[in-house]
Amino acid sequence: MSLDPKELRQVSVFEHATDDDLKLISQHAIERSIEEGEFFFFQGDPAEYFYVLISGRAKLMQTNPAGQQVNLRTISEWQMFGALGAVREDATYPATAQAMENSTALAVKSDYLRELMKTRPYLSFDLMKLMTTYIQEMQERYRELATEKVERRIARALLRLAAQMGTRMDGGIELAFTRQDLAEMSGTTLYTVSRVLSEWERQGLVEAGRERVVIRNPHGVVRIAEELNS
Amino acid sequence: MSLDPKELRQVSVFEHATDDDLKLISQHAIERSIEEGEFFFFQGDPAEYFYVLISGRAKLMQTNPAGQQVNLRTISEWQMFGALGAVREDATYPATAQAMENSTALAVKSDYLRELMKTRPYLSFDLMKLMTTYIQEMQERYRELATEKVERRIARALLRLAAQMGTRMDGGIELAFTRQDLAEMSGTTLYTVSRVLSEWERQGLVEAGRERVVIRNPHGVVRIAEELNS
DNA sequence: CGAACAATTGATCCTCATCAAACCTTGTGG
DNA sequence: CCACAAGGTTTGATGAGGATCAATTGTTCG
Repeated sequence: MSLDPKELRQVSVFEHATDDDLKLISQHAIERSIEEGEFFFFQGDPAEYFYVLISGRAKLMQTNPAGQQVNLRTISEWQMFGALGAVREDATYPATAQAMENSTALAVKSDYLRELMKTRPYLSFDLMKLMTTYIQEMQERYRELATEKVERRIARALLRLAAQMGTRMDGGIELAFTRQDLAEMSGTTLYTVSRVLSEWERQGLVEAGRERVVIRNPHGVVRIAEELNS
Repeated sequence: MSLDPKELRQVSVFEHATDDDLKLISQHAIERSIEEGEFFFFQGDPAEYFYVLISGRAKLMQTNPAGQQVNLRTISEWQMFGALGAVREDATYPATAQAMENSTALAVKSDYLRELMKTRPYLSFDLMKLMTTYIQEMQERYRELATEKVERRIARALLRLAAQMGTRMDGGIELAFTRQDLAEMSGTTLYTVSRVLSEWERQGLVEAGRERVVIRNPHGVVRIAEELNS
């Protein structure tokens, strides 16, 4: 239908897929469009589908019993999500996926992915590679959270976001996130994020606006993220 | 040599391996014995080998530039470690592996594992399954660290350890860890761990000794770990 | 224009980290 | 076999870093 199967090659896990495989996958997929704030799936739901985001933006988050959230990952176009559950038969999603803008994604039955993997070694292998990057990133963030001060964690979060979804502008890199989002990504509160950004703005490192941060001096932010002193 | 290849089937990733595969692997492996406190590898080293712990106990940890450590995982017998690096060609170890007791491990060239995976789909698949559990656990611990208070994090750490390496005793589950170890596992300091354990001992939940904690009332610890109130 | 939502800022408080000192436990060597 | 050294543990005192609460000020959009 509207989607050319070959587009799927932009998904890192399908990089080595044959055209035929891509066609097969797209034939087994359904499109799901969702509005900002709505959910693709909730933590604990049975993981019947995995998704590929085609347009928009989403986030993966975990909620604790008291309702506090952490943001595990931000998903941009052509990224896969919900694949963890796809690997193990019985599984449920370990996180909740919420759209940050109106988004559409391709949903493919997890069973089908498992089926494919049995005869396509490249698939398991590439998916595994992707998972190693997730593990490494989570390990790093875990260490950060355990050992680094807030200011530095916020700096790191900004830099990660800049690398993944920053849009280059005249005189800076623009990021579209609320203070709350940033707080959930760096393990703090929106108040602290606000204070830190205000201070940085005074120093000319960033420019802060509503649902928007422009990194004016990336080097300066890197310095905060890396500096050896406490 | 001294090791019967079939022993390797205790390694979760080799569960579905044929006897021949196990023999091949063991032929490509060398044994490395290491004393308490010594290292199998350091974060940043080129990941030439992956390991299977045969005896003893080890821990995987990350260190930040200032030298503070976090404990990512405790490795007990027949667990694989250092496999993350094995997946991607060029890779370096993302963590440091240190022996907590005199230990011996089987070391297998990463190249060889990659080679095997090309023709053994079950291998990639099982390794991937294992990785999904790591991701899930790290995600959970990350959320805990971001949202829960110290006391609860320590309770969780104890319960995780009890499940993985606790030895059942008359009237409790024994764990052999220093306060420092527990602190690195729950993202706090040895002082806080000591205080919390002392308090729990007063309440009869645990019995604390030198490099030793006995969980006397597991249910009580679970209550602390789960209780909804802050 | 007004409602809804995001952000800022100040005041306050609480949890833990930090530092210091003393205490235990274990193993070792004289 | 005792004494001592080394390393693990406890406990108190102190303070800093952020969380929390409350009130106000933008900003956006229907």
